[in-house]
Amino acid sequence: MVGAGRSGLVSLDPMTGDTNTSRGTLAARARSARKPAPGELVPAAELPVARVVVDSPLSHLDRLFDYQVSQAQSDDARPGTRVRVRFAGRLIDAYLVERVETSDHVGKLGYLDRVVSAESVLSPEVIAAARSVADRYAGTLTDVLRLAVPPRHARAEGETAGVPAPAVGAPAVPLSTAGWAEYTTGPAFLHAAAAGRPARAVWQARPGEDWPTRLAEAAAAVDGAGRGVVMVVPDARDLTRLDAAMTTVLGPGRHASLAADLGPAERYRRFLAVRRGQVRVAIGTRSAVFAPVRDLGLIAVFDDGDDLLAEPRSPYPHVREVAMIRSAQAKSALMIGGFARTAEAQLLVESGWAHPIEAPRAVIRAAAPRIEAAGDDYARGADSAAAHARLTPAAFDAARKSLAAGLPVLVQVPRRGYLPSLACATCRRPARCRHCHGPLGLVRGSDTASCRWCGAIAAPWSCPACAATAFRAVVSGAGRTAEELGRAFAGVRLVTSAGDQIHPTLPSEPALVVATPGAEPVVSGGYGAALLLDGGALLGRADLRAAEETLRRWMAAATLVRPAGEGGRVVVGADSGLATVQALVRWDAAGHAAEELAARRELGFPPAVAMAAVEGSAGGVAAFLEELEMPEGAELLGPVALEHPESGERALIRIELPRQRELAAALHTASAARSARKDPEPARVRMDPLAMF
DNA sequence: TGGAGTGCCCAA
DNA sequence: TGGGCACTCCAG
Repeated sequence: MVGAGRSGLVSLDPMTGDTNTSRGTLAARARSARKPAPGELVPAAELPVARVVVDSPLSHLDRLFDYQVSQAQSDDARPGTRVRVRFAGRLIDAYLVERVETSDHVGKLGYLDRVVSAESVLSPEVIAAARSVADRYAGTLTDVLRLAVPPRHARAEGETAGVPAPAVGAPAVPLSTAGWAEYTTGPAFLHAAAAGRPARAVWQARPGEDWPTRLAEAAAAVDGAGRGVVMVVPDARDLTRLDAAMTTVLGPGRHASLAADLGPAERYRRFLAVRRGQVRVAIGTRSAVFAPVRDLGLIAVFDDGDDLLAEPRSPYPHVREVAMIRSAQAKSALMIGGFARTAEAQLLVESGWAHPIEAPRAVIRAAAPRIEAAGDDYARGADSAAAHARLTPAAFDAARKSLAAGLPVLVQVPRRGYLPSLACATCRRPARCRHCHGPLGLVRGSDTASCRWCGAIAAPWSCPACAATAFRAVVSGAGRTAEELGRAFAGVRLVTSAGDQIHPTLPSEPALVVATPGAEPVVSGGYGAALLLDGGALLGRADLRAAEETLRRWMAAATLVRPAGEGGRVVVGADSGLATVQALVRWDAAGHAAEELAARRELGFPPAVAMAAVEGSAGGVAAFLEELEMPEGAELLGPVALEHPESGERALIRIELPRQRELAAALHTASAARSARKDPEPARVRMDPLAMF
């Protein structure tokens, strides 16, 4: 356990027979010697030292501190509990990470001020994962734990304290892989996961797939084998669907849904049910990836391309990465699923770390709607209502036939503000600033355009693609589109699902359903047609992930449409020659991701390389870089002013993938040094920055 | 919100 | 020159 202490003083502990340091000796003496005065603290007989992580944002304090545990605190002060400690003179919150026999600390240890609650909210597995996540993202353990544990609600602890035996029996459902039989390696994955093997898969759902039920079946397989399951989806709507599927497949009461909008009491209550092992299956949004299930057997993430899975709070971990870290440490199975595939998931497949689960072509063909590209050129010239509504003849025809067949039509439009509001009047490409490539908008109350980012006046303007000199306002936003479609299809019911007016489901009856990405209502039996508007503009966005994100949105809409055999049609408003359009037409997410990853390799972009961003005031970034000891082979880009120059500067640091941890460690060291010095000019560190241009 | 270290001032 | 006092910084 422990050798000679720093003082060189060694003794034999009479209680345990262990050799001990001078500190241990004192404790031993106090244990056996005179009767303590009333109120005097006596060190615990067993493991009298608590190692705690203090709740401080200072990164040089990102390590464990030792405190003494009194005999009276000993029973409550279990690993994973919340405690209060006197630190630098004041009382602060901390988590007790472990109990040990002796401390390496030279100097006297203070006692824990108090144990807030005997409830252990952190399992050793979650603490270890959080530590790795902090290391991976150059952040602190405290920051990660803040993401992992919901705020305490004392009443919720009390209420369920007396809950009897946890529900650890086998579920009523036998292992069924029928739903997965359409996928060549699907049943094999389920068997492996149920058998406790650390199988890792990237799953591409076939068109029209009932993915919540598939996930629930996978959960049932692992739950049935007596092991824990964690499943994460991007938003509350997805969670509602998964929740319902879990109840159907597993039966009631066998899982906990950790939604963020439950309110503090219920949220904490369910978290505790998971931690206490009363349920083995935890599902939820972003933060659920840290759910402390017992004996983790499977962790799954669905739709990992959704940017909601990127945590917006420091140290900005991505759910997919956290899931990978947890599954690797717990030796559990892992599944990254979705209709589309990210370049990151593709990298896992290509490196052999994960195996693909895909449906054979025949299955995809039978399930997919007919998908056609209508080109970028809207029906212009003709002064028809259809032209106003940005509909090509093909789109108009598909919508009309669907309505005639008594089926709803989905119209997917970009979110307001997602696209530049001005486009070339001739070729319809987004109008961009000559200087910074920012989006152009009209100067209020005039017909001259200026850049939304740098403010430069764009006059005279000419289209870099077709040299036209006139631009037009882009019809954008679900409201405007609905209005214009209403004119084109007089008498048809119009439904808008966007923003805070989202319809989770709609009946299968004729209607035009205008929805923004992620807000598409689900229709039982499927839509008769889907029109995907503004495709070319989506693809033209100056964003590293523009193509990947566009395919993800298109597939999310197209999967809600009936198969071609039942007349289902999808019309996408983009040029059929584009690789992304072809990938949609062929329903080939894997091929598209492979092309995407190859392109990023070529250009030296993530995930083919590791990247980090350092952001802050010009002085702060410069001071940080001064402090930073760049690992060998690291390449510094910038610093340059951010899009909005008043928000400071950003430097990017690029390094080959195998050295990503080295880079993170160097960044953490630099942060710690600056924080110890109380450097006044702040700089934020972000690994894998999502937006880089 | 405690204790140690530091620096300044003033009395001897 | 040394003691006392106020202030700052550390961090168990």
